Amino acid sequence: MVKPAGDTKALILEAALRVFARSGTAGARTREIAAEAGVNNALVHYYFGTKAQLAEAVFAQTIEGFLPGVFGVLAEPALSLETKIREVASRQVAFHYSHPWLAGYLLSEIHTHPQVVRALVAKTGRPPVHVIRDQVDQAVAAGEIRPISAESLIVNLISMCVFPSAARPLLEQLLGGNEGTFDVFLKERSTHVADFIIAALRP
Amino acid sequence: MVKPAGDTKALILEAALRVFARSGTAGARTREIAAEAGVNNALVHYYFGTKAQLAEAVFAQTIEGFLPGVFGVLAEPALSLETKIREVASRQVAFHYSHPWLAGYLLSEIHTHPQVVRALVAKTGRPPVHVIRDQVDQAVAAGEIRPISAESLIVNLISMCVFPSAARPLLEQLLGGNEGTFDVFLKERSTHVADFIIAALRP
DNA sequence: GTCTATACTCTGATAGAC
DNA sequence: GTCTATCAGAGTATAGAC
Repeated sequence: MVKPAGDTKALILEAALRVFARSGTAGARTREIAAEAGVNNALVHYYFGTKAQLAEAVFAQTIEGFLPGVFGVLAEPALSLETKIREVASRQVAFHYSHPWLAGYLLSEIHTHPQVVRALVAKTGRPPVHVIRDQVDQAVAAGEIRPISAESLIVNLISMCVFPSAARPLLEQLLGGNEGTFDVFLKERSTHVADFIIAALRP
Repeated sequence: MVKPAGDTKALILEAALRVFARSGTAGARTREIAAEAGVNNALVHYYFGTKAQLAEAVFAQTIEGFLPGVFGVLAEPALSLETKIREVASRQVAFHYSHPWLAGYLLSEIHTHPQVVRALVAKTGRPPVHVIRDQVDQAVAAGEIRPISAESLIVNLISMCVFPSAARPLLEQLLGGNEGTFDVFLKERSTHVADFIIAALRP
């Protein structure tokens, strides 16, 4: 039982993500994807039709793999603002740390195929901005934090978590340091980002 | 005087940036670049040799177009930390606001061609991290700000300025809002990001 | 479902006239 | 320096056997 039957499609999908991520959708070759998956060239088209359709499937699956989780945390009524910030930061940093190429790939797809983004958001739904807004407003009214818009808070949080991974090859060079220095930097980001935001919100 | 002599090379370079930015290097076609520049197909190769060399020239020119400015501000000995933060935020936000496609393009190139990044950083030089570190350390010792590493401060600043532009097509959809809402959001970012960081640094 | 062989298009690159 | 014409190769996609 070298290849469990029925796994071919999944094999291709996983291989496609790796290849797309490192070469970009346009730069990737369907032959390379087939080779990486260990299957015949023709099977890529048998299962996914065209390269563009395969690319869409990969992109959609990837986004759906982490956006709903973030939205879920933000929407959770029982969690405090601080807990949410720490939880999202922790998840995002860990996720992009373990998939170093993903952020760059997603950002390039996002701006090359905006139509796909639109369709995807229609399916995935939007972040619970109003929940955060209510929570922020209450905390502001209670004098617990400085005023800030829910949108800015969310964008600041995501920016600081995702950007360092997306720009890693450049930042690594710019900041210098030895082998592994940037790894440590990224790992410490989770708590640093959360602490930084909490500090910024103090009244 | 429809076409000033000697401008052909520059025309191609400008057109190439636009085409590369919207299609990615791999997705762009040399014919399309020639058309966009209004010149003959063969001239692209006459002036730049291969597509890869053209791509490198475009990438290098773009990075060199704004990194040195940022480094210059950060290195300036006469400026306070707060002034530097406000100045960099202002410049970065304005720059990426007026070149909406650039951030996404650069990030995708960065992770598709890390070797080019290395060569470029060797030429451009590195940000004056030590200057910021000294400035931070002094301010911390004087009790003016909370402790933070120079690297984190710089990365936080750049992240919050650049990421929203890089992820614009996605954020625009996720945050909803009418036509133009996101434009306003981006324009206000400059002062918001600076204020946010200054607030986070309060002791 | 999987394979081989192949068709056909797109596109980077050049040769050579002007 | 600029143009036309064209080639050579790469790469997506499919037809059809097994």
